[in-house]
Amino acid sequence: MPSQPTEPTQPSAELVDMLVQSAFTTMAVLTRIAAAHDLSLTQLRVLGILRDRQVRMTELADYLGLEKSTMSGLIARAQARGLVQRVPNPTDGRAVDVRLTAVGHELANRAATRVAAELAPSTAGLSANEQRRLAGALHRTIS
Amino acid sequence: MPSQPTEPTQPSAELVDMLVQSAFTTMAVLTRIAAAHDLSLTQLRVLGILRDRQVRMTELADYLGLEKSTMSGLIARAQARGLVQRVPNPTDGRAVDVRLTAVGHELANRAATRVAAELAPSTAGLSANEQRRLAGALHRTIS
DNA sequence: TATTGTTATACTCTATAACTATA
DNA sequence: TATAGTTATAGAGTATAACAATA
Repeated sequence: MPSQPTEPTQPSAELVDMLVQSAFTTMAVLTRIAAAHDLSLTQLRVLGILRDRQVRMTELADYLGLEKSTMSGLIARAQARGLVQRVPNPTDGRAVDVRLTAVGHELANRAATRVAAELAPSTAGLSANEQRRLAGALHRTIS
Repeated sequence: MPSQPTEPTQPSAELVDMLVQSAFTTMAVLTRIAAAHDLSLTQLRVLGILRDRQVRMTELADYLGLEKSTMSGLIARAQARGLVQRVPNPTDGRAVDVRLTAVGHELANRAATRVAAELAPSTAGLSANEQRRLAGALHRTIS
């Protein structure tokens, strides 16, 4: 049963502040988990992206909002640790695809489990109804 | 008028995912605004913290989760740009207080205005009622 | 010509360790 | 002795510019 609908209004300064605070809290959790696995936040994101697909360097850079030269270094370090592999793109001779190794997959899965476990409590006090509403609201903040 | 209360439940994977996505989106906005003012995200945070108070190096480091040596470099660069000042703490001869200069204040205010302006649209579609509920929910994710 | 990716270079961010000064 | 802060050092993350290979 939804609340009484009200007119859309200008967001309060408190809400924006809350959004920022919540973002920093979430990032702190992610950064801590990354560090516990000897990864940077960016590397953790890369592993997350590659978990279910294999993408080209440029796609990765675009998605993360980084320069391709930055990706080269990032992937080089991950590769040196045996977490990812570079494979030639089958249809474009210039492109390089990146994918997780078995070790990378295992690490990505372990980290993802930790993330879910650590962030879950922060929303565990919410009722199912509130969770749906929060997810819906956050979804609108994303697009 | 609140919704029909329901029992607290385990947060869905989607909600956790949404929290993470929303955090990355928010951080991207903040990072972009910081860069537009030639600041790093951390420097922007420092300006934000110092906006309404003057704190010691260690407090700053603790709040940001950084080492004090990291703070020394960070503050040194901000000071070189004329954004902050180091002043001796009046009651503890070992401590150093940091505070914004007039230029730093102006920059902090301009950045804060931009942050509010850019994040507001993401929540503008929500009704006042929904905004209150989102703020409340986010607040609970923070503690 | 335009795109994909790498390399060279430089600067910021970050931590660890060693140090000075004050409590 | 313990705490506050700085400096020296080193490594990761980042961008810009120049480059090679492919489209």
